[in-house]
Amino acid sequence: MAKKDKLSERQQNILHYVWEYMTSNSRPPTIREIGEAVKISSTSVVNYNLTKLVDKGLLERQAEVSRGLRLTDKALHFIGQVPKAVSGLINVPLMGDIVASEPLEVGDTSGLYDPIEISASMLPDRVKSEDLFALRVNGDSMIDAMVSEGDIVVMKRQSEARNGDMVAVWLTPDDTTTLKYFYNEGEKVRLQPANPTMDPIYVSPASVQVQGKVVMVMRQTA
Amino acid sequence: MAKKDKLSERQQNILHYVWEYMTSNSRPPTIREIGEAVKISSTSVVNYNLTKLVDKGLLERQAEVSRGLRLTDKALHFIGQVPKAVSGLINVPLMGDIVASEPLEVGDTSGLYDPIEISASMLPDRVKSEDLFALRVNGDSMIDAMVSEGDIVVMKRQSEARNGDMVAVWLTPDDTTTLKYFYNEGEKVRLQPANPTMDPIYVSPASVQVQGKVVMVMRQTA
DNA sequence: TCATACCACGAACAATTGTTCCATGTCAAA
DNA sequence: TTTGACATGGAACAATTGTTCGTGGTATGA
Repeated sequence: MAKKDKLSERQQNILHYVWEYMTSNSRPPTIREIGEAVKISSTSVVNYNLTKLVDKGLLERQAEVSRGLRLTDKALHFIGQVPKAVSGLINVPLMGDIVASEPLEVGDTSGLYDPIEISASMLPDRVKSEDLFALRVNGDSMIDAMVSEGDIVVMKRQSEARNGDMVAVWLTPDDTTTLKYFYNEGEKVRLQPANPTMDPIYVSPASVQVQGKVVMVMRQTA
Repeated sequence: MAKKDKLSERQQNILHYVWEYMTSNSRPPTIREIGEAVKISSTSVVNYNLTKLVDKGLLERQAEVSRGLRLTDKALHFIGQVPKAVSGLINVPLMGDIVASEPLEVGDTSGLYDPIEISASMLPDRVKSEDLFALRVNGDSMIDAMVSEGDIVVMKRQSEARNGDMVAVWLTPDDTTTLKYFYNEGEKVRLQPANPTMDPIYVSPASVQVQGKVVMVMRQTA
């Protein structure tokens, strides 16, 4: 880690230039190209600042390789304000499996699985990508929610639900997690399966713990 | 245009290698790297084949520039990969509704609906985006395929299926369209519902018309 | 057979490009 | 002021990398 994450103006310029160059040329620039663009006459100064950027975790370099540059995720985040906003893609971390017999695990399993990529245009406007996570359905336990084995459920972290939301709930009496449409009807909470041929169940509000709201379900079949 | 679009095996290898190298290193390879990967001892031979590829419109080169390579759309098409380099997003046209009582409509309804945006990384590598289209599920008729009303089915145009594929089939005796897993068992074709609690149906190969392969199913619940 | 086009090889050359060294400048703390 | 960390500049060097040239092989067709 660097002492301070503050970047000099030159380093910011370099970062921006590298980004622009790469997006338009689909290859990284050379040291001299950077120097010219950022008005640095000496290659050694460019080199110096590049190593600084590496220290700060914004850049990766491959020694002795021409154009051996690569922007890290951190750099993308730093540059484009929102790296995904540029491309319209949202990265949703795949946190693990969803099992009927356990509450949702929210442990930090980042890196364990490849993140899911979703087009921002496919999501409701209001969700923030930070609140999103994804789970893979494990067995056939979610059949009544029209969700089958291997499906990926994209969820939004929240502990309360509005009527009509599809949510993941933890039922304390049964010790089970299920996906259901949620309707609070005062006395009781009605949990409606997505499968129209199946009947709803009624439980007391105290025995329902909303774990998150289901934003999207996707199934890859090929 | 080149006299013949036929590529020598070496040229195909080069194309593949360049693509792989670029996707994993986010920069083009050098001539010598190509040579080593494709087992060409001389840089001039690599150079020779590169100019050939340029002539055939599969490659663009920038002279005197290290790693001055770029794959054209044609090349990506040739390799059989989705051109994800563009933005990572693929636009899939939403062609209309899928109804149980009709074959798939393939009419040109472009512009009628907003296209679906899918991350290329969520699709199998080999699909070409031109072959993809999407349909919205109309009623509850696809329940046995674990697909419910409003779901969006992304399909790949094709008239034949391999065993295990989930396909949309038109059953001529019943005059219905359904989504099923396809297994050709010689005498009969077994159509297996995605819902494991339901039984397969067996029909004669003559009475099945494969309309397309289901690549993905997505459901927006919020 | 000869001619021609196509493809391949190796080597040398020239340009590009990363690396290093030394000197200088700036600025804040001691 | 002096010190030291940090930043900059210029130049030379060394490695990487694109280019070119001469040679030779293998088909196909005249």
